[in-house]
Amino acid sequence: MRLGAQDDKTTDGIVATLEVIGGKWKPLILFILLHEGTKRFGELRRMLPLITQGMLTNQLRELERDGLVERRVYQEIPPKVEYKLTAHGKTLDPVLTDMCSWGFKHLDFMRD
Amino acid sequence: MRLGAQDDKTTDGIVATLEVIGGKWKPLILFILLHEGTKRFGELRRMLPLITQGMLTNQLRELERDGLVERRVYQEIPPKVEYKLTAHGKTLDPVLTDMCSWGFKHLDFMRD
DNA sequence: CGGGATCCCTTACGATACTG
DNA sequence: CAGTATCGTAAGGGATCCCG
Repeated sequence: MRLGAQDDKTTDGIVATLEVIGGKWKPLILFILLHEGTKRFGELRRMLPLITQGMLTNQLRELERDGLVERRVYQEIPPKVEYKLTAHGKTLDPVLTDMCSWGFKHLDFMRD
Repeated sequence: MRLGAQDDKTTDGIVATLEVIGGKWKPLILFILLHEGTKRFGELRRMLPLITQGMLTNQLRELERDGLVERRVYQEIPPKVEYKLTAHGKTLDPVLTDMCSWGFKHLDFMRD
């Protein structure tokens, strides 16, 4: 993304982070995998009743492409696919936790 | 935003944070105001050569609505308007810093 | 100088149907 | 079971012109 400021460098990191976790369902998916470990596709789907299959696949693919999620396919009939965070994915924990707590403070702030 | 998981509560904070700083130019604007203090509209515009006036106004209005930025109008001819972070806006500092450093680690990670 | 109003385009998001 | 393919919609972002 071209931002055009003299010292893009400062915010390039934030932009990169946003591009990775900015998707509508991504924080939720990451949180689930972070706290519940390995999950099958169908399990994730059941935990996210409002997501469509297409979107779940899409978001998981992007998270995989970005190296945060590992996809493991078992060659069986019926198919079985498991998802879990990579080591790199787990390093997001403090960031997510920070954003989470600030967000709650913000919600409180806006209520007044 | 309705997400539909059983325990939305956990990620509501992150979603709230994303809604506040998720705009394309917002992290950049926040960073500038955070590190350079008060800025006039025209100054911000010059520091962001690629943004249009419309978008700058739009993003600043949303940041103001969300209580992060204070807008101060001087009743003069020609008009003069200054923007700066509110006390609440400044509390974003650690979050932005965290996201920034993780983003850089991520960029390094993806390079290999 | 610092906007507002309008129109347009791309992208993210989503519903539905079908498949190895 | 875990997807793909296709199509449609809504929102974010942007260009341009006008105004107090």
